[in-house]
Amino acid sequence: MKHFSEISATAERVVDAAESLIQERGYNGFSYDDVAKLVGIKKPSIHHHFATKGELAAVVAQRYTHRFKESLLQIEGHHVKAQDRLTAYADLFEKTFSTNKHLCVCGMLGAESSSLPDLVNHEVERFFDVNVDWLTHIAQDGQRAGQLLSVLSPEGIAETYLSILEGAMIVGRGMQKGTGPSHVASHFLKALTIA
Amino acid sequence: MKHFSEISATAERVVDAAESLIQERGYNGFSYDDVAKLVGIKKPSIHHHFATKGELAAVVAQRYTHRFKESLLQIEGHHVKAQDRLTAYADLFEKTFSTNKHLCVCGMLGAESSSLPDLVNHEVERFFDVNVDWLTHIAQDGQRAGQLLSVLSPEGIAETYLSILEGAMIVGRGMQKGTGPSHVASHFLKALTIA
DNA sequence: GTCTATATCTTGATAGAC
DNA sequence: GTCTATCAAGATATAGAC
Repeated sequence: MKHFSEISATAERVVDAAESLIQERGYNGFSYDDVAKLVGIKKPSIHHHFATKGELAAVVAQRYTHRFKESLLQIEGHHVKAQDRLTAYADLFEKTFSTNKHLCVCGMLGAESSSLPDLVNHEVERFFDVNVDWLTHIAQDGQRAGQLLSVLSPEGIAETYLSILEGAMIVGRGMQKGTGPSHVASHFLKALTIA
Repeated sequence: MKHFSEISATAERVVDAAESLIQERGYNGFSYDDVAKLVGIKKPSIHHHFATKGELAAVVAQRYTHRFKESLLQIEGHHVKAQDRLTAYADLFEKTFSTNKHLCVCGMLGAESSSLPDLVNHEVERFFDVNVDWLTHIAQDGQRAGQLLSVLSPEGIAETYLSILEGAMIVGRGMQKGTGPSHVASHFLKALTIA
């Protein structure tokens, strides 16, 4: 498949538009014409850059995961304590959500997975694997350093924390008084922190 | 709007089919024809029972919330300890998810909320309000009885627990080795339980 | 690389017979 | 209540000129 780093400037604007539309309406909620209008070109020109909708969505997810990995590295470079790292991680989701209640690209696509091409589902799975692995690693370090309670396994912390963040965005969309991913995640972090 | 308790036997089968389709593919992922095929009648007959797709989805969510409330009452009648009640609550989500990775109706609709009629969004919001209120009440009782740690507020426990369950279904769909809502929720419960 | 034009299909919804 | 027939709109995708 195409790699996001090898595409033209226009194709990148197509990916930008598609990413935003997926975060707002989901894969089944946007069309090539929506993308075309956002980019300012005609529908068939989108097909020139991405032959199928599935391929376009796959590249969106691919780039999204890549950028996430960059952010994870940055967090490790800027923070040492597990709590600070996990808080900064939650801020990634909060920043996304604060833009018009945008969802995580792969949270949205994960929900829609049963009607997605395999190509897309594969990229979504990679995103979740990357995140669970990183969170597990961070939790393990934090426990070894005596910063996090060891009542849960590192894997347990990882899957719980990720689920909270993805879920809080859904719930926050569904209800008016939803408080957002960062706030909800802070509850869990509090329960895991040594007094 | 129509109330689910006042509809005919055929209309109920329509709601059954629509519910299942929403849980599998979402609002934007199914059509009147899909419903018609599941029920075994033709597309215009669906319109006879529900004039618009929005109305159909709203009744699905309305009935779903009603049944959820019945389950919540049952849980209160069958379990006394907060942990047992919260575990039984998680089992509701687990049971849904164990059917072909079906999502919570209102979790799916919540994710899609930006492309849904107001009528539907209103019902989805009611679902979340009902759940957060009930969980808050259960957590409060559990803390007063000394069964749950008081490091988090009852409201904090409620929004965290609901987010975990909704999120775990999304994540469980997106990755192969996802462990399901019940398992993930048990981690959080463990962290909240007095040793 | 972008365009006009078009093919083909599916969508939600309506009209009107039975 | 269900059907056949149909509509107008929108979907993904392709052909071919510029």
